[in-house]
Amino acid sequence: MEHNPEVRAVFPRIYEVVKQVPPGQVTTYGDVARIVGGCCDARVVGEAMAEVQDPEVPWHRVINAKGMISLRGANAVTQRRRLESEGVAFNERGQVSLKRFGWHGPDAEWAQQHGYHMLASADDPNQMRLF
DNA sequence: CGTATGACCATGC
DNA sequence: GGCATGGCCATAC
Repeated sequence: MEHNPEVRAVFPRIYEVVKQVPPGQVTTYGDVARIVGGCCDARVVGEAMAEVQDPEVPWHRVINAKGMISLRGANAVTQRRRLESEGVAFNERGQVSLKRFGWHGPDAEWAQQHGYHMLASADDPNQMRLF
């Protein structure tokens, strides 16, 4: 799919953030969107994930806010198998505990080097956001 | 233009 | 806790 330049420009940032999610942990579309900031919401992150080319981008570690895989069919099976091989557990309803496996943003060092900064927030004091 | 559809989410009941 | 609604951004007809 084609996108306007403003949105396409943010895709690399989305990929850079997703690359920071370590094995055995997961994040959500909405969290990635908030970290990247700018003209980026959860749907755009989903769009970016659908077009990943770089094999170093761990797209399988991005799930929805309910802790569930948003894909269907064979792709969903692939995503779940990859996560389980990293130690991520699913309950009987196919749900991951974000409490246990959730990733809460890049470390401060990486953030500083890539032009992000800490932004105090009532909900999550450690939430990062773009300048 | 309005409408439908997405690897989405917060809110309210 | 499930379900509906509206909002979000973008695309296709």
